Amino acid sequence: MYNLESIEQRLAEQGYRITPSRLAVVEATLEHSGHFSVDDILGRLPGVGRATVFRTMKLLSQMGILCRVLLENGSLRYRVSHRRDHHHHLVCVSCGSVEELDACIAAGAIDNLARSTGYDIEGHWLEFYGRCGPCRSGEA
Amino acid sequence: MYNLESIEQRLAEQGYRITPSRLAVVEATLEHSGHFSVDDILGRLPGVGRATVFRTMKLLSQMGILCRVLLENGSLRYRVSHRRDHHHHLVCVSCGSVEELDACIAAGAIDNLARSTGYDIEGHWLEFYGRCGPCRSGEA
DNA sequence: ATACGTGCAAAAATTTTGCAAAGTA
DNA sequence: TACTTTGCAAAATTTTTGCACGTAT
Repeated sequence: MYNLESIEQRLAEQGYRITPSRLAVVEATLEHSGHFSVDDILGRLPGVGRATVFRTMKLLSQMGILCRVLLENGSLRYRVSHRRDHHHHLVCVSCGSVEELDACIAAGAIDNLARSTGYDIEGHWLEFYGRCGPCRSGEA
Repeated sequence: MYNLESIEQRLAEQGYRITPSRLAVVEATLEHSGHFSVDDILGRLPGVGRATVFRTMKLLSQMGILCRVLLENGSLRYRVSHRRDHHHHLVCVSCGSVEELDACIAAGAIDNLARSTGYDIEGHWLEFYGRCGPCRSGEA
């Protein structure tokens, strides 16, 4: 799990400066257990400029600290990612929490798919949607 | 496969009027073998207003004639869909053509996933990306 | 001193909305 | 006639860009 310090360290390792704005954005993202939009972060940081939030979130994404989550309606959100390798998400449509799934169920099917379609398959995007245990029991 | 007439008929069946603008939008979408954006359609129809194109494409989506395709970079496109039931896409990153895949490889994994996560899984989004046969052979 | 990073404001890009005018049944 | 649809323009979103000013090395 990330904390402020470990991210500071990674920024430094990769030659990026550690600045108050960046730390503020990082802190704000770490407060979210699920997914969030750029606007969610912006709203929590009145002193930080729009552009800085966009730039910082792009930077964190490139570093693998954030990753994008596709919602069912097609809009894109971010989430703090604890896995740098290939993974998928299971998003709770009720509370917005996100599970990271290590097993890639698409991997096994790709060879067959390549054979039957004649495509060379280079990638895929997969998200699952549902209700988490707490949300299921908390509601009638 | 759709043609202009079959879509006219479905519009009529569902109580929508058949108008020149709508037919123009339908024709423009049918010309695309792969995916396209609202702007692609707008650009081909100088006489038709922005709002009308947006409204018509939303309407066609609700009717199941168009469906949305997620590109690797996260942007959403449309495509003419010939399957009204659950399916996925295999998108050629080179020429933009799209195969519709009838087999849902996610289906088998969902029970296991539900058991291991405690989620009630209600849906998923899956897109594949690759290069189609013609694009593979046409390029060095 | 030199590079990098920031905030602001303006610009772009994308989608939605209000409404009077036009079209359709 | 009564209702739907259109085009336009304005508004609302969302993201990017330019740039002068600040900050770290």
